[in-house]
Amino acid sequence: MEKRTRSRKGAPGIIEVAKLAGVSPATVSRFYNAPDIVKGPTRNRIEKAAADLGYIRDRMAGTLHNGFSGTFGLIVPTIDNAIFAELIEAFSARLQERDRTMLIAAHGYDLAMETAIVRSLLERRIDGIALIGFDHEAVPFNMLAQRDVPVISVWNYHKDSKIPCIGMDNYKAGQWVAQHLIELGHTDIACVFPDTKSNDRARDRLSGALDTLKSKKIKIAPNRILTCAYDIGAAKTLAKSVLQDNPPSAFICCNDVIAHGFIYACQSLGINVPHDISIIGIGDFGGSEHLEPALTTVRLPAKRIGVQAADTLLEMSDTGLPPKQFAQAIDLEFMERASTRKI
Amino acid sequence: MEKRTRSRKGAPGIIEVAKLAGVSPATVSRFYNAPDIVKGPTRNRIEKAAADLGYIRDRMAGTLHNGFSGTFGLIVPTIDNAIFAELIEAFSARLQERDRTMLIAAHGYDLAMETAIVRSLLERRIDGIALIGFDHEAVPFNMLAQRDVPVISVWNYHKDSKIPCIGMDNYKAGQWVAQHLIELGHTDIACVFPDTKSNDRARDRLSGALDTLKSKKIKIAPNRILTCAYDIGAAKTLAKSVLQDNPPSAFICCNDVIAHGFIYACQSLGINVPHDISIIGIGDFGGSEHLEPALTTVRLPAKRIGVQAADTLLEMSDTGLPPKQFAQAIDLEFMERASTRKI
DNA sequence: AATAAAAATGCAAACGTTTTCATTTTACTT
DNA sequence: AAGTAAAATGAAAACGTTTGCATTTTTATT
Repeated sequence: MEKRTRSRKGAPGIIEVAKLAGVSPATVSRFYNAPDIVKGPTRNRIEKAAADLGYIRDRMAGTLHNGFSGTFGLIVPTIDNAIFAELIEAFSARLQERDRTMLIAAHGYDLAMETAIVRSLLERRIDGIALIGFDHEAVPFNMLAQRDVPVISVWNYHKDSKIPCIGMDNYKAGQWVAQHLIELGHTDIACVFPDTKSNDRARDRLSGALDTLKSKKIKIAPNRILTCAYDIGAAKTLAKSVLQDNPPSAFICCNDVIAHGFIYACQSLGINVPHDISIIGIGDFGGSEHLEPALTTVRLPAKRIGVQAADTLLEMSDTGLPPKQFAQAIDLEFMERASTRKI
Repeated sequence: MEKRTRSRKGAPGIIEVAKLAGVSPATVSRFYNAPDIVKGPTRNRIEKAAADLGYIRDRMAGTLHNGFSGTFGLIVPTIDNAIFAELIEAFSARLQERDRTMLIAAHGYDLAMETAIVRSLLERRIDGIALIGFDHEAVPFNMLAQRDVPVISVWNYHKDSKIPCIGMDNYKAGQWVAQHLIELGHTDIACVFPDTKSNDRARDRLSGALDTLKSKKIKIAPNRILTCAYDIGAAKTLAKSVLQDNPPSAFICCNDVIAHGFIYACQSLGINVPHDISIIGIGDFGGSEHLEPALTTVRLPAKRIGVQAADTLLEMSDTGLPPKQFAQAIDLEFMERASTRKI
């Protein structure tokens, strides 16, 4: 790995533009940062000079001076998965509209890795960062606090959250799916959840479901709580084995990815959903609606969360203050479709 | 939008670290950029000082000096879609391994938007950029060339590509799917493709399929070439209408997303795949394998492409030269599964 | 037309590193 | 033990902007 230094070759800087336009570099700078304070004719000359030279600003140089990079970070557990795709796209698009960019990275549900990523992004001087959920190490928060870099939690919601958050009540989502199955008369219900160790979203959903079930005096035997990664293949495999031997009448899947796997497994085994088995998910990812049978699920408005997350971070960065709305709840919507049925 | 200037508050810089460690700032800088040229004991003192102060490097300041930001760009048509998710994740993960970060943005198949994004990333001084396919405006290439910023094309492959590329032969993928259906005895075949206007990948696939069909004397009536966005819902709707009225015996879907929609439509209408209708896709996205019936498709090794793209860009940035391997072909794999059948 | 106030521009000092060049320290020869 | 080469460190000048302050130009006021 030899050391290279890029010479910036032919690329013109603010000084060349200034020279050509017959103004000082300061004025060119102002032209970009506050166009309205430079006079019309001057503005035109600068504009033309910049276009003629093919000038492109160097925001880094500016960042060095005023501390703002115009880049925000988003750290998710995984990119390659329907779960967060919509959020990522919306967050990114919103920033783009506001002339900002997004640095994104995935930690694969590894909190230590998450910490490392936060540091790496901080080295790039991001103006703010969004993390998924509430389960994190303490270190990143210290690093962020010391530098006054805004941070928000996204995806989950708790009214007493210590940091600003935008998300939905996962506990309630868990309650809803359980409640729905109860109303349909199910009493033998299994829950399929990932490892909830460092996943507060899944933990909240499971609590919500279990609490509701218990309150209605429905007993869930320990072997009716299954562990499954967020992976269609893994879910399908698990489902196939579970369905062979005294299956319950309904499955609560922690999210739609798992539910998809379960539905495919049923199709594969010739089990009719919802006639023989009811399956319910959480998330309403792209595709859940079009699945056959269409998946009953709880809609998490990922797009809205993404936009709001970007707006909130922008607000925090602009004002230097906590957001007006500290804990923002995004409403859930129950999507009753064709994968569940009265017993 | 008031103007704020971040004061960097308590965050220590290289100077504070140097002071505490009893060395010059230059040595601290070297500690980070070439640890082996600073002596053992000194190294330890610096390490400790940095840790005690909670120092985090400011790469931007360095970038300003040597021109390398350690950040690479990836511009895709869409993030929120199974199509590129795997690529994005792999590209990002690889960069992360090499201590680099990724700026990503989506242009929604809008080439003018793509140009705007390239400019925006250039303002952030990226060390290299990957674009999808070969259909682009000329402007971004000029901007990149003037600044000597490496650019590669990803996803599609042509041996005579003007810029370094890493991808697969989409024309061949088109040939394969057509060939497969021909071998199964199909003669009434429909093609379902998105608008190929600014999408060379889709265009190549369609050409491959059509050329193969023609060479085997199979006539495709104009109304057997259907246009459909990469969207499960749109595909399902389209399929439902097409399947009602004198449908062909097989559908070539430009990618798996469309194929998914078609399979769901068949299920919805009680049409048996592959008994009544054969459906074939291209892509082998997550889930295609687990679908019922499992989708016959051509596997595009997105992960491999992502890793290789990152490596190639890194190589170009490090050496300042074109990559050793200018046009890299990634092998396709035919995945014969359960959605196609001999007629 | 003269003056005061406001608006537009210029000057030059930051911003936090990296790197060249010079200097000091260490290691190696004989 | 002296002398030389190599290795480790330090001093200071960049890197390309932004911005506070000073200066000039314009506009408004009388």
